[in-house]
Amino acid sequence: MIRLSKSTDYALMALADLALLPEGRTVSARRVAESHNLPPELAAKVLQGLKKSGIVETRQGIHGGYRLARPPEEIPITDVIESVEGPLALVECMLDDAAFSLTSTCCVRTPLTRVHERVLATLADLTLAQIVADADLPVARASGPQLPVLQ
Amino acid sequence: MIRLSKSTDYALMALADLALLPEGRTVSARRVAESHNLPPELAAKVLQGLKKSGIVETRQGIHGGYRLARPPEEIPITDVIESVEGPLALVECMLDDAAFSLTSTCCVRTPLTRVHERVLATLADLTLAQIVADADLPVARASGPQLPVLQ
DNA sequence: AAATGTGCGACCCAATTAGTCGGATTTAGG
DNA sequence: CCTAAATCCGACTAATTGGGTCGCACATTT
Repeated sequence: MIRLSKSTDYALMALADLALLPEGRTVSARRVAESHNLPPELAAKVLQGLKKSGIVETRQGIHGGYRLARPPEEIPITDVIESVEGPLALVECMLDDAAFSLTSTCCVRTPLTRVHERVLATLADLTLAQIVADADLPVARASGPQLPVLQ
Repeated sequence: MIRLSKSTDYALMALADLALLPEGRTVSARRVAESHNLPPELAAKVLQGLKKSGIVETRQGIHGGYRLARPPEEIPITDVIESVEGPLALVECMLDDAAFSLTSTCCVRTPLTRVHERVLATLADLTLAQIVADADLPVARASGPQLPVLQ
């Protein structure tokens, strides 16, 4: 199956939480994990990956946590997917053409690249904001004694 | 990355060969493998899978081989992908909702289903014929003493 | 300055996938 | 009738990937 890894799932869940966060607040990885009952270490791991790609910002320390680096309208879902899954490619030969074309020529590469572009174009105008708008979040996640503002 | 397995790659290469075959002719798995230099056993494996899903027909025996079951215009690439990769799904929770909703509720399932539909719609009108039209096949693969007609 | 609760990176195990091998069956030809 | 060449079917092994865990480092608060 064409499949996104579970991590992408988790990433989107976490980002949905962050998107609903009041301006300037942060939320800890543990809290995100609890709200969706997923393993805390994994939630942390995913969020750390999102930080590396600049999708979320972090604040360390005793009351630290995560928040979105940009408003959800400016976060294309392709960025999220690419951050978690790595470079987007339908087939292997689309990645490192140099190495591949040495061993053999992939005749379906050109047409598949076209397919790939179509899929990307389809996803390009989808932002995190649209995802959370459709998401059925179980509870209002505004609770908790979480005051500190980042920066 | 959103990635199709190598088998799908091989399947498309093989089907590209079959699509260019003169009407009624068949070609052996070994021959297909040679033309793209991939392991013969793998090519055979993939082609057998395509037969199970009714995309190709076979003829056994000493001059047997494979050919398309339908003209390439009538073979959507979603069929090919689904045949090789299994049921198409972006994330796990889209497959067996029963099992998943027991453990936890997936808040991003609804929006991702929408994404999934968009991707599928993008792929739906792509046929094998369009793939081979764009494919840069190395040589004219019409050579060889390959006479027998299926049925 | 110490303690607490983070982020962060390395590590390990399970699962899927890639690839291999051997044998059974079918068909054409000598 | 026997052999060669092909599909067919299964099991088996190796390798890559992804899911999950653990321990350390670091920032913030008191």
